[in-house]
Amino acid sequence: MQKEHNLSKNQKIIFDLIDKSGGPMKAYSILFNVQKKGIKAPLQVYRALDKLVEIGKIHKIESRNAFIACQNSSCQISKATAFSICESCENVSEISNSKLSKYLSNFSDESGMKYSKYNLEFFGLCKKCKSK
Amino acid sequence: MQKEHNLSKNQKIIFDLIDKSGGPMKAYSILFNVQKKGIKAPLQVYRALDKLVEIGKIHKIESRNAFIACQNSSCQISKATAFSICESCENVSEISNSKLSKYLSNFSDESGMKYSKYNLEFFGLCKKCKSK
DNA sequence: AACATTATGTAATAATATAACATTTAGAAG
DNA sequence: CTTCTAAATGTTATATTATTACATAATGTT
Ligand SMILES: [Zn+2]
Ligand SMILES: [Zn+2]
Ligand SMILES: [Zn+2]
Ligand SMILES: [Zn+2]
Repeated sequence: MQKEHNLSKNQKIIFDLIDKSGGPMKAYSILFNVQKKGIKAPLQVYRALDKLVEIGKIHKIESRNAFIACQNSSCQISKATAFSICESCENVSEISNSKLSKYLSNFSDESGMKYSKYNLEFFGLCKKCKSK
Repeated sequence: MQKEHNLSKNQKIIFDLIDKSGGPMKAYSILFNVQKKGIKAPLQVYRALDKLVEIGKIHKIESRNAFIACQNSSCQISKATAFSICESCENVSEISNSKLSKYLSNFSDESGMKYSKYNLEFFGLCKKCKSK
């Protein structure tokens, strides 16, 4: 069962925007879109984004400096994330594959380092773009 | 056998700097360090970095906006990269594990998308930092 | 009510990265 | 060696992404 986080006003505005967009959004594009709702400064956006990432409602796509709503209901915390990214249309989707996540969560090498978190980004062409 | 790329003057200066540093370096720190060698503008650095990434001599650590020399001689092209990152001391090392790379290179899901590239970043505490 | 924690507002600035344009260098082809 | 082309360089300006610093307000706990 997922803990309910009561989002604050700004967090809710920003989460709803990202969630409705259905794809990754960049911070300044978010800012532009929420200015009519009274959020005027970059910092207000980044603070909400930080919190939303922390509680796992959104994830950051590192290679794109963009943020996407979590598409995986079992993903309480952004500790183990995997995405597929189309290099042509920039479509992004979260990969939810239990074998993969099990494999990576249990991964360890000879360095003696125990990993508590990972982020994986796959790149390629999506179905649509491949058939063009 | 790895194709020898003849690095240009700027590419060589910048690769040597990153390689000797032994860790990840950020673009503007690189710029600062090579100004005595005549490289004066960000763009000169970014162009060399782009090329070095393209030919696999360095990789970008996306979550850190930093660049590290390839530590894996068999890694001609930056198509399949994995790193371990200490969240305390920020030490980064390239993971070269054939099982892992085989697993990820062959990974496919039900989306019908075939992946040509991936980047994986593991986070945790390194041995040193764990024992503190 | 008192206190601590979290969130907000605002301005300024830092850090990261690219656009546009002119010129030069290095290879390949004839 | 000359012509052509692709790659690399130099330079200025600017765009994009993110944080510091400081003041205030809202929320939750004891
Ligand atoms: Zn998720
Ligand atoms: Zn696509
Ligand atoms: Zn490598
Ligand atoms: Zn460490």
